[in-house]
Amino acid sequence: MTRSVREEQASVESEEQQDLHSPTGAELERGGGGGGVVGGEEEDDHLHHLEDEDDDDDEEEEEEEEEDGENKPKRRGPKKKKMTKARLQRFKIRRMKANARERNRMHGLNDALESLRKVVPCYSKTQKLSKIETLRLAKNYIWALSEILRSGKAPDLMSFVHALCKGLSQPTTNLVAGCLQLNPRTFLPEQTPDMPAHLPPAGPAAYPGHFYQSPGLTAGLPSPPYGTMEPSHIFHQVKGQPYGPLEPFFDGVLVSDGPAFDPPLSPPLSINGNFSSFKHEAVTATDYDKSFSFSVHYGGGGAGGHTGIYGGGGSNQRCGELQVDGLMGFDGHSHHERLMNAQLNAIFHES
DNA sequence: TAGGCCATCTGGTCCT
DNA sequence: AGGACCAGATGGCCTA
Repeated sequence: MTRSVREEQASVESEEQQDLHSPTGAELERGGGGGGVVGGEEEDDHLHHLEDEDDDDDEEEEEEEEEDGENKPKRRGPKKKKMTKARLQRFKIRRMKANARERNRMHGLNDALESLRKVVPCYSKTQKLSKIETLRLAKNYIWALSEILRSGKAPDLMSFVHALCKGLSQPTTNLVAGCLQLNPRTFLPEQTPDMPAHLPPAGPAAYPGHFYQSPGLTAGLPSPPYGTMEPSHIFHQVKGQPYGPLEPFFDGVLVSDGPAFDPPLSPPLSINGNFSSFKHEAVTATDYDKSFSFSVHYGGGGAGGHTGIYGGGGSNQRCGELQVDGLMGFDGHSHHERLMNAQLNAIFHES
């Protein structure tokens, strides 16, 4: 999955070829959408044709006359303008400009996606997450962080990782596991029906505090180099609390059996919607006690999307004091890490 | 070789 | 009219 090299090659090739692509009369006549690459031969023919006609502009009218044969029945409806040479050239220029804009737009989109890759867990230059996986992981990450901010409590790391990997493909899950040096089976209950998800993995790297001491990885993990799980991406273990300061935060919900938690499709700040599904699953969970915290938080929420985080009292107000604006526009891990650590410290020290 | 992922072209639609 | 955005189509590259 070394996508970066491939992408560079593709980029170079595209840069070399981009000027060769232009719309053709044949494609225009075809009407329907289609790959620009497909019409390559026709395209070249047309370009040659254009070049041949470059010297004479007066042929346009003649061609139109030829087109209207005497024996042919006249068409009804709006007369379709013929692609004269001048029109074709205008069209060609317009298409080339549009193509360039579209390329730039997609490059901007990819840049933004690359920025996103850098701020979600498991960033790796050599082993890029795919676009869709990046978006999925980001969604899970945002959701998990929203939970942290909303409650002001840190989850246990197994639950956190489980939340991160929800809905991700197996390779990406393996990558996350590789970053954490965890056995992916330990947080994928739907993929390991024989093994309860909340049970600790067999290896010594099962729990926080042991991640980077694991000498080796379990089967199924991708080959090195793994991505990195930045410290800010992990909710560090609090002293004296082996599984986190407040274990039930995610327990019984994220690491529950049965229907897997599915982060809602609503925007990340639509916390109430998130909690709606959370509460539902919590109630249906066998361990009702573990759902208590979610019920409490959910009960105070209003209908507005933001009030769930910033509008409430207690820890929610504390979250509102954090400089969330500072999260926008960071490029590197250092800044990100600093901000994240500041926020997490605020949470941990005030809770 | 099939499937996944990607970049690019393209035409349509909406907006300014 | 021109730009932004979108979705479909296509071919290339890579991996299992």
